Amino acid sequence: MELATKYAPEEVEGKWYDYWLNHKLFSSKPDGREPYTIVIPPPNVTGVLHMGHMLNNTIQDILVRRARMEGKNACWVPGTDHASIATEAKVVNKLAQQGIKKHDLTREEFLKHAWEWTEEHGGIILKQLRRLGASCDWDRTAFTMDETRSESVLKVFVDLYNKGLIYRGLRMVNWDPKAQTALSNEEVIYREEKSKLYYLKYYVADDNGQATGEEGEVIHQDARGRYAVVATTRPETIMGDTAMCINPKDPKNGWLKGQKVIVPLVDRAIPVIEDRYVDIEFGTGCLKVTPAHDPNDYVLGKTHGLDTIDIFNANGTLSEAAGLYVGMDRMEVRKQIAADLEAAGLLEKVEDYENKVGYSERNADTAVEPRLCMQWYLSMQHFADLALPPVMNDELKFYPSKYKNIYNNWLSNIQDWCISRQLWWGHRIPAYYLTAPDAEVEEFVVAVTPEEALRLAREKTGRADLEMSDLRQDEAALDTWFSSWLWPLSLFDGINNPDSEELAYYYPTSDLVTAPDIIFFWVARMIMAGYEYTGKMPFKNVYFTGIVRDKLGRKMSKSLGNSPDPLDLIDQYGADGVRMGMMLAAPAGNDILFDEALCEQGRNFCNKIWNAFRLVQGWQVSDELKQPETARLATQWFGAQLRKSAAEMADLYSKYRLSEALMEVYRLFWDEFSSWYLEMVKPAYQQPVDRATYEATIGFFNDLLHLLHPFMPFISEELWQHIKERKDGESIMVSSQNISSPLPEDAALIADMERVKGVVTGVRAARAQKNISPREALPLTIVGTNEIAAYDSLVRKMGAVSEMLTAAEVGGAGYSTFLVGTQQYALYLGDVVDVEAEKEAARAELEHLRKFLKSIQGKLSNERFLAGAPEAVVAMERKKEADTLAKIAVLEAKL
RNA sequence: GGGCGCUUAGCUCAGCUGGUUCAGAGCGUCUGCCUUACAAGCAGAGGGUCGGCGGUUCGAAUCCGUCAGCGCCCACCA
Repeated sequence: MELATKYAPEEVEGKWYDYWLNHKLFSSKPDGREPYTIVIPPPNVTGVLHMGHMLNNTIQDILVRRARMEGKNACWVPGTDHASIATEAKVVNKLAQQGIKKHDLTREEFLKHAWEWTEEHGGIILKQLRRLGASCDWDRTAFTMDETRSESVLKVFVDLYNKGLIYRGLRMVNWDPKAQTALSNEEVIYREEKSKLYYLKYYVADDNGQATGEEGEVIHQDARGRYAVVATTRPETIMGDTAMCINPKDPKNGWLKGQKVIVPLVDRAIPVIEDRYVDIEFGTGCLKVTPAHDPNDYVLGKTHGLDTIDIFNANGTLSEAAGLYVGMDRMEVRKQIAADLEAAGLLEKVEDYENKVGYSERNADTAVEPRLCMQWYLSMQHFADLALPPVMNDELKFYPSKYKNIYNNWLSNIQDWCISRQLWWGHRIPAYYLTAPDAEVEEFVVAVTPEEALRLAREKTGRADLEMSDLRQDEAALDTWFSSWLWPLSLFDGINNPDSEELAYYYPTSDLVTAPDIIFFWVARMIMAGYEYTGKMPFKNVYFTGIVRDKLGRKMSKSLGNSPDPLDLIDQYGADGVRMGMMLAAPAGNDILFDEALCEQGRNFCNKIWNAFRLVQGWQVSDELKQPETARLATQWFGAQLRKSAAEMADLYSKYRLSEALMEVYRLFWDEFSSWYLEMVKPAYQQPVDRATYEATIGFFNDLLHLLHPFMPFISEELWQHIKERKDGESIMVSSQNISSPLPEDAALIADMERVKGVVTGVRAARAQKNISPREALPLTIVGTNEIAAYDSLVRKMGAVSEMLTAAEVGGAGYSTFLVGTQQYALYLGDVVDVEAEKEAARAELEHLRKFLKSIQGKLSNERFLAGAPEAVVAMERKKEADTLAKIAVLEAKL
């Protein structure tokens, strides 16, 4: 069959992906083989594929395909995440476009819209992954909110509640005023921001106007009386002030002790309290205390028994309690109040200031508001104690290991996890109240089903007449991560059915591939859940990918427009080309600087492979022909080279150095196989090749395709199918390969061939320098004994050498000489050789060698070196000395 | 404010417990080639005193200290 001169991925990829699916080659069922399991980090159900997914899933597919080819029972489980807050935000936006407000709908109505949206947009991302070649067992596709997973979540909630690890608490939480929900600490991202520090005047109440104080005290006074100055970044919160605080040891503010001050604009008197928490050096040393709106102030308020005035509504506007600016947004109020304070003469000054402001991870433009409210929490110390040791002692390995430190740091300072969200899209908390919504003392039961809840409630109250309608289920949903932390368990139904065959077979899973930014959100918590529910780790190894950046090192983002569409890239370069482009840039753990040029390199490599195959496939095979010596030597050598590279790749795989493994096979194919081996065995134009060489070459090609397949699944399958007629259902994916371990004689073979290559390169370089056509055959003279005479036929073929001569020495004009090791070679090139230039080059080389010799001899004459260095090192130095002396002798003879 | 990591050719990176012929790879660069597998290619070449300084050692890109620059994680200074 004629093959086009260029590889056309679009004609190949869909065909083989369907073939793989139709023959169920990705599917896995427990059997007697060793399992190899990966659970996918579930992408957001309504998300679309971005470059981060490309990287992540390429790596997973490489690992899975490699394991499958090794004969393991490979199982890659795909699925999606309901992404509570992100998906709900999308649905809310969509409804808003139709003029519908979320809270005009009932919970049920809203959820109907959300499910519709999910069905419409859901799973697109999984379809897109197929374009990449992802060999997931699609029959296992799961969703964090499907029946099995939901049941698992509720069971775990009830179980942990019954164990006393889940509790309800009134705390200061991170509140997202846009989504109107609580967030966990991990969902808040702090950003350095330019802001202002406002200095406000708090006049002393009932002031007698005495401008006196102790020695050294600073007292502010004007016509209206004495006042204290408070520096704040949040003047809009003054309506919630219930105290001013000074440090008891602060001399300059001592005069304020026991006084009351008036909150500016508000005209409310508040006490001055003393607490060592206040930093004397910061601002004026006076702190306004707003217990409802700052975590530190909340603590102060508790300690000092202060009132709490909550001046904000859930959506970030000011509430009735504020008294002023009611209904205005907090950010607007900040501007307005600054102006009003200024106008009222209550603003002393404003300074530029840099501080960190917390933002919601999912609503990047919404500043988080600390808010006091009742939420559900999970006690984390117990889980930290379970999850820390196995990682620190490397039972469960992190690649790269630097993430152990970060993990350690987080777990050692663990805080309880706020797991409730004021959202509808998610798993509704299975708590059922018997009391009114804002009862002082809550009474509730926790159960997986309403029926069970009712039973418990009757039991608890002793009232057999309680009805379902007397119970009111908690309105909140659970944090998305409260379902994803069960993923490796729930995918094998390990929560509902702990004795399942699936769990026993696939769990613990093998490798987890994920981005480092979810190490706390997800990785750590899966480890916790894994140990809690099985006593075993959820996965043996974690491979942390880097973050995909553009070639200038910037994060890829929509607003910068620097993120290419993965599907466009695949259209342009082919899936294999893009996979290779990703991997070339991706050493484990380093951020990857993505450059489309790398995909181009990948595409070019596909083309190289394609054309190498075209060459071999086009050969006429003759059974009469005897194998030429060149081909015999070449096949011997390449076998050795192949074994060496395969062993090297195995080692790199074991260290998760996938980009290096790819580079190894890239060089093996391009340099060793194409540039050297194929040129060595290639018959003359339109001449047939002998059977033995042909078979060996096809064998090598087969082996190379196997090495390539995990990285480039499509082209390797296509060519493997071309090698010979295959039965329906056969695939390179599950075919056997037989590259053995390196043999004892391989090293010498490879070393010999390196010398041969050196000679050939020397001949070619001499020609190139002198502008002599590479086709013009020339005689080559070897000075002294030819140590690699066995390979002369190859030197002749590869270097276009007409004859090989030996001579005791070569002198005189017309010769261009070069050294390979300590052996000198000479090409007679006639007039084009500039004798003086040759001599000059030799002199420069000699100078180098003499310096080098001096340093070696320096070592060898050093008593302490001879005494201290290992014998092998000393022997090496002596060999270096001898070789250098030999080279020097050769060069000196030339002058 | 704590903790961690990085700094090796123009770019992106290897270089593991210090010693294997004056430091390696890929890409890019330069020179010459449309040589019937491949110009998405072939052949060849150039390119680094391993961030600065100091120390340990017979010997340091590799270990220690220090300075400088970059990056990441954590932390309630308004």
